[in-house]
This record gives sequence, C-alpha cells and structure tokens, in this order.
Amino acid sequence: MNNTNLGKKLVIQLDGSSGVPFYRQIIQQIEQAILAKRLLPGDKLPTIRSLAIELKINPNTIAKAYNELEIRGIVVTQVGSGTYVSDQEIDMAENERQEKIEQSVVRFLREMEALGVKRSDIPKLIEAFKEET
Amino acid sequence: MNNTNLGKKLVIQLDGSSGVPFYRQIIQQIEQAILAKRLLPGDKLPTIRSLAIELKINPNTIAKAYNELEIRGIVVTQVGSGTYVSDQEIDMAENERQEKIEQSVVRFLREMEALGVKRSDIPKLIEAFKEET
DNA sequence: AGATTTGTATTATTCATATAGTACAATACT
DNA sequence: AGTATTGTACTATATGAATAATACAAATCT
Repeated sequence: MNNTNLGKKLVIQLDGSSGVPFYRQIIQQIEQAILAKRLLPGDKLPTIRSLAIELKINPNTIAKAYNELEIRGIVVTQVGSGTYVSDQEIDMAENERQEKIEQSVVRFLREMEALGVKRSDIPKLIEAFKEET
Repeated sequence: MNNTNLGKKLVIQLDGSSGVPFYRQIIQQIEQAILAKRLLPGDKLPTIRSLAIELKINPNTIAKAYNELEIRGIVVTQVGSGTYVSDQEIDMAENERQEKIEQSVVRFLREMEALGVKRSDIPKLIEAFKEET
C-alpha cells in the first residue's frame, strides 16, 4: 500500500490487494476528496510525474486517471501549468446519491457481519474513529 | 449486476462496475458468507456449471475462484460430487480481524463523507437497514 | 532567450482476466 | 452396466491494465 501526503489536502493510498485497477483507485479517491470538500475548486493536484514518484507507479497510469477525470469535467489540465480542480461542481443526482449511500451501507454491514461485529457495537466503532479520518 | 439466490444461504452478486475481477468477487462473497455463518461446514456450494449459468459468466471463471478457495482450505471439492464448505474454520488472527474492521470502518466513513452524510446521521442510516441485509 | 516543468501522445511489452471450447476421470444415480 | 453429473485440465483468443521509453509542445520560471 502506497501513501502520499500532500499538504494534508489529498492523501492517496493504493491498495494492491483489492483487485481494483490503480488508475480507478486514483480517480475514486480524488473524486471523494472533492465531494468531501477536502479539495476545492481551483486547487492544484499533484503533477503526473510527482504523483507517480510518490505512489511508485508509472506516470502513464496517473495520466490515464487524470485524463478520465478531465473527460468527466471534474478537473482541468493545462500543459506546462498543471491540473486543477474544476469550478464545475460534481453534480450527482439525488437519487444516485441515495443509491450510493445504500450500496455503501449494505456493503459495510456485510463486512461487519462477516467479521463477527454485532450491530449494536457498530455505533461505538464509528465513534472511535471520529477524529481519525 | 448479476444475482443468484440459492436457498437464501448464498447470494452472489457480481458488480461489473467496481473494477474488481469477477473471480475475486466470488471468492470474497463466499468467504463472507462462511464467516457470517450463512454457510456452514459441510454445506454444498453450487456447482461450477450451475453458478456459471446463474451469474452468466464462464465456468472457468467459477472454477478459478473455487480452486483458490480450495487451495486456502476454505472449501473441499470432489470430482463427480461437488464442492463443500470445509470443516476447518477460517482462522483469522485477532489482530488481522481488528485491522480489517478498522480498514472497513475508515473506508465506509470516507464514503459517507464524500456523499455528504453527517456523522450524526450514520447510526440512523444503519438502523434503517436492520432487517434488509 | 533559454531552461525547466508540465501534460500529451505514441509504440512496445508483459501480465492478468475472461471467454470459448474440448476432453478426461471420479462420483453418483438409475 | 450405463448414464449423468461433477471437477480438472488444457489450448487458444481477446481485452484491459500497467509498465517502459521516448519525443513533442505549451506554460512557467530564471
């Protein structure tokens, strides 16, 4: 698992054991940082070369992720300048948001059940992580 | 997303959009069903051919998943008979279990944050899914 | 103006995943 | 005994992911 700390605004961790392609993990984590307002419009993302070094992966893999983010309008890039969070907000339909919430909760509860965690213990677990994420 | 319902003991859903290889999703969901005691030692898994039809994927993909589960001792297979949950328990070290719990909680909280869900609203969300998983 | 940084584009290679098809042998059933 | 079911094994093909290397052009910095 690789780790990069960029002024605490964006922390990308690649999970080699999840089976999810690296470029998709990068896309997802940047998206989540923007949605959570940890990255704001106009913020500059790390350059392709520097992120590649930090994550110890190939620059083309970063470029692939950035390219897809740009196609979707989430970031804008400028040769010679860099890549920035777009002014355009990520517009997620409310029904899509609700569906993703539901999917995430269901997956989480299944994981907890598989790990033998009682439903009644879950609020305490979450409370314990209050300041840590 | 494919869905298969096998006497309510094992429900496997493949998520084509997650990026996780199908065979790994199958392994993970069977493992979780065993850990959650929805599948018990001695229970028979669906045959390779029948699960392939249910999930609309190639039997070799199922065979690959079952093969890995067998290598890890989680299931036992018998040509002509079938594949069964092993008597051997999945022994997870307590520190590994705690680490997986932590990873799962952190990922879940990040997802909720990205979706704009307030921490204080999470217990209510989880409560709403009490009987649905 | 020149150098540096930045993203873009391309070609090539390797590995992983998934599919398709086929055949074989062991077990279970009739 | 014969048939059906089951898992195993193999070959072949296609696609996706990731890497490696290189070169180019635009923007920024000195």
